[in-house]
Amino acid sequence: MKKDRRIDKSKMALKEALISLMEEKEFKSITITEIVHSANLNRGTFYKHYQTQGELLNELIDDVLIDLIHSYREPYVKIKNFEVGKLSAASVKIFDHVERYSRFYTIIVNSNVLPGFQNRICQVLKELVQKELISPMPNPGIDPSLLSSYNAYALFGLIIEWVSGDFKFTSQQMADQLINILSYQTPKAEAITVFKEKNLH
Amino acid sequence: MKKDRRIDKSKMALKEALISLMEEKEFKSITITEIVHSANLNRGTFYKHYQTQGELLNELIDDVLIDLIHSYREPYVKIKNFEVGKLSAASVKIFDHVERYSRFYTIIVNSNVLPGFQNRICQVLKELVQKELISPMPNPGIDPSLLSSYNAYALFGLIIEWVSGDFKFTSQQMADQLINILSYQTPKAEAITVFKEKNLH
DNA sequence: CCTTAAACGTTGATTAACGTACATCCGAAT
DNA sequence: ATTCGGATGTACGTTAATCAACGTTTAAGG
Repeated sequence: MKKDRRIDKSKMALKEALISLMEEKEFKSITITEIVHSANLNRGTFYKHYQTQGELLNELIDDVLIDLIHSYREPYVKIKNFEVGKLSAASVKIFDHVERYSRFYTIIVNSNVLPGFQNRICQVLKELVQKELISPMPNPGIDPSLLSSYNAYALFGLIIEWVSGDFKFTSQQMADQLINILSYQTPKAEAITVFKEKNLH
Repeated sequence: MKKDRRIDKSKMALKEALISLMEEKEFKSITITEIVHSANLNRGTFYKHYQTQGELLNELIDDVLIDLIHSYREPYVKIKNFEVGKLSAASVKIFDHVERYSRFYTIIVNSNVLPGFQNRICQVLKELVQKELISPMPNPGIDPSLLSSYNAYALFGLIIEWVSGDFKFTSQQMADQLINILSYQTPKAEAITVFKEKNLH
């Protein structure tokens, strides 16, 4: 049985309205009346799906995180043969994701709402890095959990700077920058190559 | 009693879908299945409001013409005393209208569909010019009907060139161009000067 | 020719969204 | 302290849109 597309449309409209309103004013001051007016929906429609503004916001955040995870995993699911440089393909999907939700990320970065969101998204990034980028020959001197956290927050820092700078680069350029940073900072060039190749299955 | 906004939304989605499809292929080859898929609507919704693709297209054309008329009249409705100098304010609204429906006009211009539409829109323009721009002192040597037709098609030519050139100018620039053309082509410079000054007051 | 897939047009049952109304609640201005 | 306008939460009956399914028509290919 398929899902009723009316529900998706209404929810989308409500989230889009919330984003638009958050670009202009504090979340706390946004009323449900404003949201349904901006979404061009009846007030009862809001209460059919949510109780409060916060609930709507939470689902929006969930959407972002789910899309982030899907974006990260997308390159891995259909890769058959190995190609060097597929790390680029993987990371560019992340930046594509940020671009897709650019308005949301801009709100996050340029305001102090959602202080917990940054940690939350980094936690997701960390888990992704941990699961998908398991090193075949782990360095015995490095704790894997520390390493993935290190990489996750580093990537997040890249994103923050990109958003703050009002998306002056394309997502492809951002991916290239990431590759360059990784190459430059790692002393053993051949280790990088192995690292890249192993990522691809 | 207010109108049901679901109807408007569905019709809007269908028209938007039709425009998108007409940007890519011939109108004749567009199926209802494609339309409802692009509009993300159930196929029964289409048949609730229309019988054929042509009927949908006709209503879209009506929308454009109605918006054109409204755009043209908007500056006049709130003007109490009649001022000839409001031509600038009036004409910029026309170009705003074209910009609002830029995708539609681009389709019209860049394809051979709707050969009758150009005459139809010029007819509307002519009537508007005739009704709203009645000269206080008509030139006895000029037929009013001929004059309004002349002006209507001239304005349309301006629009065609604007659209063909991929909207290289702003609507305000287009309005200014129109004023300049009128000024240059009219022998009585002092009348024009008065004309212009009235616009700026 | 025949087959097959896609588009067509319609139907019936279900439900999400609608307009409207009402009784609160609350903050701000009087 | 009181008024008052806006927001809230809820409820009702109506209806547009939904999904699923159906038989038919059309057109392209074997």
